Parts: sequence; C-alpha cells; structure tokens
Amino acid sequence: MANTAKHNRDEVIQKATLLFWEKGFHATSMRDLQERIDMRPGSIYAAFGSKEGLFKEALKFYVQDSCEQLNSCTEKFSPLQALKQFFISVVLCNEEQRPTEACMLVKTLTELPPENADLIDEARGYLKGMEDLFASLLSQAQETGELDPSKDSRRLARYLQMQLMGLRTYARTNADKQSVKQLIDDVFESV
Amino acid sequence: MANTAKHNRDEVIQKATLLFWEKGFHATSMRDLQERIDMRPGSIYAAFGSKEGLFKEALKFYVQDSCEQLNSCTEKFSPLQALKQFFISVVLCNEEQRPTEACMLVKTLTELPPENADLIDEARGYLKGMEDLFASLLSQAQETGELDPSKDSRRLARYLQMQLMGLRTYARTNADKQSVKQLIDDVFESV
DNA sequence: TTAAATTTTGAACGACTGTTCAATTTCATC
DNA sequence: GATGAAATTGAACAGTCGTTCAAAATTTAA
Repeated sequence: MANTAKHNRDEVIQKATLLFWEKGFHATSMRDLQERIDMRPGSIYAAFGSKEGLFKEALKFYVQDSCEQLNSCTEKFSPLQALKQFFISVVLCNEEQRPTEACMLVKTLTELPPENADLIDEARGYLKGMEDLFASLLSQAQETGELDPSKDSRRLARYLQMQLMGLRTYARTNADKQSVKQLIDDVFESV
Repeated sequence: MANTAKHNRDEVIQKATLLFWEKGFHATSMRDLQERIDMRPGSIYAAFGSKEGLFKEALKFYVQDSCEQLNSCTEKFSPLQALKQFFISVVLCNEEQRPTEACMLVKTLTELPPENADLIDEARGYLKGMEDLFASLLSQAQETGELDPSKDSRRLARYLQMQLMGLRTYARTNADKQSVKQLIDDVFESV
C-alpha cells in the first residue's frame, strides 16, 4: 500500500524538546533541528507542518514529562513532601537529563514576542495546569492533616508556582548549590 | 574643526533599552533599532561598535534606572518598606513606562545561548549587584530594629532576589493584579 | 514483478540577518 | 567663504533564516 515512516515520532519529539529547551525557540534554527533529529526539511514539514508545529509538540512533551516527574514524587512521599521533592529534583537533580535549570514554559513565555501569541497562550495554559496540580496536592495535604486546613490552597499554589519560577531562574544565576538548597528550605519553611 | 554628533547618546540608549527590553536581544533586529532610534547603520556602528555593544549599553542603562528607582523608594520609606514598595512599583506600577513586567536582566539570562557568554556574565554581575543592594538595605533594617537582627541578611537578600524573579515572571502569566498584590504580601509576610 | 502510495531527499527560494564602506553632508575653525 | 575633520548616509555584502517542491527512494499490496 505505502511506505511507512522511518523515524520514530516520539523519539524525534523528545530530541527536539531537549534542543528547544536548551536554546529556546528563536535561537534554535531548522538546521540545528535537522542535525539533532536526523531528518531532512521535507520530512520535518510533512510530519509537523512548521517549526512552530514541532515546537508545540515539544511543549506538550515537556509538560507530560514534568507531570510524570511530579507523580513519581507523590508515589514516594506525602503530598507536601512530594512537592518539596519535586522542587529539589527539578532545580538540583537530574543534571544529566536536563539541558538547563530554567523551566521551558517560562523560557517560552519570556523570550517570545507578541507575534507568537499562540505559543505564548499554549505555555500560559500549561503553567495554569501545573498550578492546578499543585493546588490539588495542597488540598490533599489539608485532608491528611499535613497542612493547616484554614489556608487557601489556591492562593498557596499560586505562591509555590511563583517561587518555583524564581528558584529555577535564580539557579541559573548562581551555581552555588548550597545556597539554592537553602532557598528551597526557606520556601517550604514559610508554607 | 569637525562635525559634532547630531544624536543625543543617552536618549538613543534609552530608546534602544526599551526596545531590547521588550523584544529581547535576538528578536530585536538592527532594522528595528534603526527605526526606533532614528539612526542609520553606519552611525550606529560608529557609536557603539556592534549590536552587542549597544546591548551592553542598554543593560547598563537599565540597571542604573533600576537603582535610581530603588533609591527613590528608600528616600520615602523605611528600609524594609522601601523594598516592598520597590517590588510593588516594579511589578504592578509604571505600566506606561515599562514594556513588560519581566526583568531585562532575567530575560537576557534566560534567552541567550552560551555563544553570548560575555553578555550573560554581564547580566549575572548586575543581578549580583542588585542582590548586594538588597542585603545592605536589610542590614539597615536590622540596625533600626525594623528586622530581627538574628537573621542572616545575605541569605534573606538571596531569598528576596529569588522571589522578585518569580514575581515578575508570574506577573506575565497572570494579568490578575489582585493575585499578584496578594503574592507580594505573602512574600513580605514571610520576611 | 508490477503498481500504487507514501516518505525522504536536498537543492533552491525569497526574505531577512548583522555588518561594511565609499560617498556625501555637516559644521567648527581659520 | 574656504578648509578639513568628524558624522551621516544607504546601497550592498555574505551569510543565515524558515520553507517549498519536484525528483528519488522505499515499502506494501496485488
């Protein structure tokens, strides 16, 4: 009937994600991508439509992976400790697996001009989703008595999301791991 | 003897700063700049050497302006209240004067690839300088009894710097001003 | 083995990038 | 007004950008 695709779509998206995450949308050229994912322009455009299309897939992949990381923490720890462990692993661990401490969604939001409004909205939506995940974990923590039930879990989730953004950005300015660990302790001290 | 420069250097740098701040280093083209500052390529290169050279001047201008903003707060408020007021004005006020809530230094740090290591280092240095300013204000607050003297002012300055990074980034994801104001209150509640 | 459908290839496109430089304009000085 | 040094101009350069598309290669079904 036909020819079947030679490339593995998921593998390609993963490789593209790592490159986009490292260099950002604009600084990553199609030539860079061609080399990294070992596909020629025609194939890429047949599979993903455009550079933007591939970037959207990369954002989706990145968020899925982040959610899985958070879930794997909730399996091993109590809700609140899971959140702290997630912060630690994202900012301080898995250095060989991530190209930068910065959050890819935040990088996207920060670097893109209004021309790429649809990509910005996409990143905004995903960040909202992560914040909702935080909020539901905090609610769980309140039910199990780990967290003061009188606190506003949505407000606290917003606070944590904001802090994680700060932590990941700060980690890029200061390589001193001890300071960053101290900061994480400070954050969860005030929860 | 000679011709004198037609353009006002400071004015030009200010205009360039606003454009770089808004769009970032890479997304701002020399043609964009030419139009904004009303100079032709030859003049720009005679005055600043390169796009990078102009960007460095923009970073310097941005930081000077930030310091002046902070200083004007310390003239009106106590050390700790000045810091909070600075946070508020940077994240919530002066909307007509700033092209985005994001910090230009952070944007620079986030968007630039390792190729532009010198620009990255420049931004890192300026951020360190701001953190030192925070630390000395906190020390003052301790001397006047506004802040618990047993606290580590350098650690607290790091904490505030990290939070400001988070706040300014978060402000870009969520236009809801009330939430952002709440976040600032949360931050200074935990100091 | 042939035919049809799909994927892959890579040269090429027009638009845009940062930058250069010879020609021109400008203006303080004599 | 003439002189000459500095500032300005804008066309042009070589390189890169994202993207296209006709041709070639590949694979399945008949």
